[in-house]
Order: sequence, then structure tokens, then C-alpha cells
Amino acid sequence: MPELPEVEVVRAGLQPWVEGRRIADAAILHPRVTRHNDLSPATIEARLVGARIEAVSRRGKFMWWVLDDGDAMVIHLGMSGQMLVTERAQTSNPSIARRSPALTDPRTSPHLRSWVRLGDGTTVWFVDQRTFGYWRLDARIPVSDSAEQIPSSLSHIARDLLDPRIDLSFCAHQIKASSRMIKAVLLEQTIVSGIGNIYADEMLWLAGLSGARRASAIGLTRLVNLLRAGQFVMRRALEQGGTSFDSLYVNVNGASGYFARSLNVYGRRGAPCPRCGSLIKKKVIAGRGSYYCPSCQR
DNA sequence: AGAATCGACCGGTAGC
DNA sequence: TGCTACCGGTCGATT
Repeated sequence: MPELPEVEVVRAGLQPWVEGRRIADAAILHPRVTRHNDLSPATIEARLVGARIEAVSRRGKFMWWVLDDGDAMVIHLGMSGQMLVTERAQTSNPSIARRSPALTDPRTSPHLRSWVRLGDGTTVWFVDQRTFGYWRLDARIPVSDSAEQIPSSLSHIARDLLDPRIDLSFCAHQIKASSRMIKAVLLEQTIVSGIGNIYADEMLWLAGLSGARRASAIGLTRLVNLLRAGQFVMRRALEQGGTSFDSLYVNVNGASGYFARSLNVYGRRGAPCPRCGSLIKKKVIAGRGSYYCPSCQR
């Protein structure tokens, strides 16, 4: 599933195709795409048409189109969402299949959920097998500590670990104020965002911390260290995601989310810990399947 | 009011 | 082979 680095790859890949362009046509094909909106699918289509996309922004795993009418089109990929681009008047696209079997032709996909066509004929397609992803049309609201704006529905989503304005010390203090297990706090998105189950386990492993520890029982220095570990893991994943795909359509494809991650613990039950050689264990922590080294994570 | 918890959503697949 | 249980991220309802 797309985690923060993968969403950033999709955002960056989408940006040059849509920035500065006007939406000429839009279609919501499946009602679940717009389930979090008060507006009907038809109304959302109508509101999109004519809007100009000024930028593609992101916070955590949420990205959004900054529209010139003051709104934001929030896009969440959920578990399986893909944003794909085709150029004007492409009648068929054998190059997609040839480059990678994982890449689908959106126009024939049974999981095509919605699309927008831009003024120059470029079309952006949203394909989402499990329909956990969604589009949500929102007003933009100011962020208190800077000149930025975010969609109103994301007011509870904190800055993420790739955000240059994140304050790790401030986050550490907030985390320490919680009596919950540290892994639950990492997954919560309200103090620091963009961390999913995989990256939570990986950063806890790198920091040598058990996800079951109460956040309040961890020292501030160790909490900052944990957040730095998260930054390290995500930056490295982003580098790999940015280089493992070539050209045109590809880095706009959710399939890029399946680039080889170098994982130390996640999914490796029974394998030796890369740091100490003990066998990786799996158990439920904070309601999630969690992989950890029983001897070097405390 | 706010924090924590829980069920719902979906379909591929692991495990029987 | 066919069936069931499970998994994941987020939201909204409930405690």
C-alpha cells in the first residue's frame, strides 16, 4: 500500500502534468470516490470543470490539487489507489504493458473510479481496486504557524517527517504527554503524520524501541531519536522510489509504491535481526500486526 | 471538551 | 477445490 514516500513520488510525478492547466471535463464513476463529501458526485464534477490547478501539495499521505477558486481537491490513495496520466489522443498504450506488467491501462481497468481531462487533453485517471481511496473537495484554511494553507478536512493532520517545518522537539513533547503505547501514537496522525504500519515498525526497530512502551515512559531524547530514525527511513525510501522508475507515466503510478523497500523487520517474522541476530517476532501491538526484535527493542 | 476505542468499508490472499 | 478469516488507513460513532 502506498505509504508517505510513495505518495510523495506520485505527487511529484503528477505535478508537471497538471500544474497551470485547467480542468475541461471530469467524471466520478463510482460513488465511493466522493463518499466523504457533502456534495453529490454531479456537483463535484461541475465544480471541478473550469477550475485551474495551481499546484499539487501534500501532507502525510494526503495530497491535494490547489484550485484557483480557493478550493482544494483532496486525494487519498487508501490501500490501492493509483493516479495515472495519459497524453492527448493516445488511442492505445502498449508501452505501459511493455514497461512493467504491474502498470495497468486505466481506460480498460475494471477498477477505474474517476478521471479529469485537462485543457490540453492530458487525462488523469484514478484507479482503485479496494476503494479505500477517495477524492474530497474542500475549502482551504490557513495554517497557524506559517503562510501555508491546507484543506479544511485535514486540520487534524499534523506535519509529516518529510516536512521541512516539522519541529521534532515539539513533537517529542506532545508524544510524551500521551499515556498510550508509542506505536499507537505514531499511527494516529495528529502529532506527526504519514506513518503507517510498515514505517512505524521500521523506525521503532531503528531506534531500538518497543512499540508497546507507553509514550509517557520514554525520554525526550529517545523520542527525538525515534523521529529522526523515521526521517532516515522515509528519506531513503523516497530516494529509491524516485530512481526505480523511468519516464513518462510511470512515477505517477501507484505501482511505484511497490518498489523494493529495504525492510529490516516488517514482514520478516522468523528471520534474524540485522542488528543482533535474534529472531524477529510478530504480535499485535496497538491493534496492529507488529514485527520487532525481542532482544534489541526495549 | 477531549481522549481513547471500535466498527465499517473492500477484495486479494493466506490458511485451512 | 472452495471456503473463511484476516489485513490495512481513515472516518465517524461511541465510550
